Amino acid sequence: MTMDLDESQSLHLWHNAAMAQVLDNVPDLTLRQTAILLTIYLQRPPHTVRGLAAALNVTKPVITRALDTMGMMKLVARKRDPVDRRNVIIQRTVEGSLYLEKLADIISKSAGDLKS
Amino acid sequence: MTMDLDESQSLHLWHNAAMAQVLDNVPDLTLRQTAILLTIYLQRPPHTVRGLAAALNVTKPVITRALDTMGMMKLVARKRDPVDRRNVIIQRTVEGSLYLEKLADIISKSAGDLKS
DNA sequence: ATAAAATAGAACGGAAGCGAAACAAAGCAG
DNA sequence: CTGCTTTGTTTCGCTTCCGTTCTATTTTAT
Repeated sequence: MTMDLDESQSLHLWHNAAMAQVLDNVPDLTLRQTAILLTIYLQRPPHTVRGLAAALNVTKPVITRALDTMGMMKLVARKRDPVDRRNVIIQRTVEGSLYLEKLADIISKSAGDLKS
Repeated sequence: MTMDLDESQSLHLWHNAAMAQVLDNVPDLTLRQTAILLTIYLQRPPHTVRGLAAALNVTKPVITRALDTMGMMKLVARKRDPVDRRNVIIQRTVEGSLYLEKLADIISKSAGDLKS
């Protein structure tokens, strides 16, 4: 079974969810940061700067900066790879899980508000 | 009937859609700008700076700056209200409609990719 | 051991966002 | 007409993001 969202429903869903985040004063991640965060939490580890940069087709400094910001927010953590010490392993955090749980709730509720 | 998106599906949908926008090099609107744009296109006119600021619970300069940016992108247009010339009426544009059509397509396709 | 490659980060200048405050223009009330 | 209010914008100082380029560290190849 696939979710069937027509284009009007899609925009209303996006609108509801964006509004809810703005109104909730959710700390404002950019679209790129959001994509990075969700990749870290939804795809199988390990995650490296290089891997994320390739997955999103952006340069490595973009990932580094995003990790700086989200690291300060405690949404992700960095750790050196003990095997190959050039690599940085990006890890999930409790705070990050909570953040995404809240985001999921907002989106889910927004979908529930759609009339079709 | 309501759309039922559970929380895992919600995150995957958001992830797919965010990834698609990043990969497509869609001009990067902030969450606030997105919320403003969608409000303009999905809710009944007329739209004013004051009204949008109230709807999103942000200050008026936030709206002015967003309109500056999105106006340069041709996603919206400004017009003085002839009746009360203090007001600015925000209008839709062809380019804005196309932009949102593309966004709707991305979201709709992302939803279709969900397995439930 | 030495050179080459790979990885992540730092430095730079430029663009754009933010909140707070000040401002100009238009309408309204007396 | 003269103030007062409303509306939208501008300005200020600050922060953060961007792409590009350069650097430091580590690993690999010869």
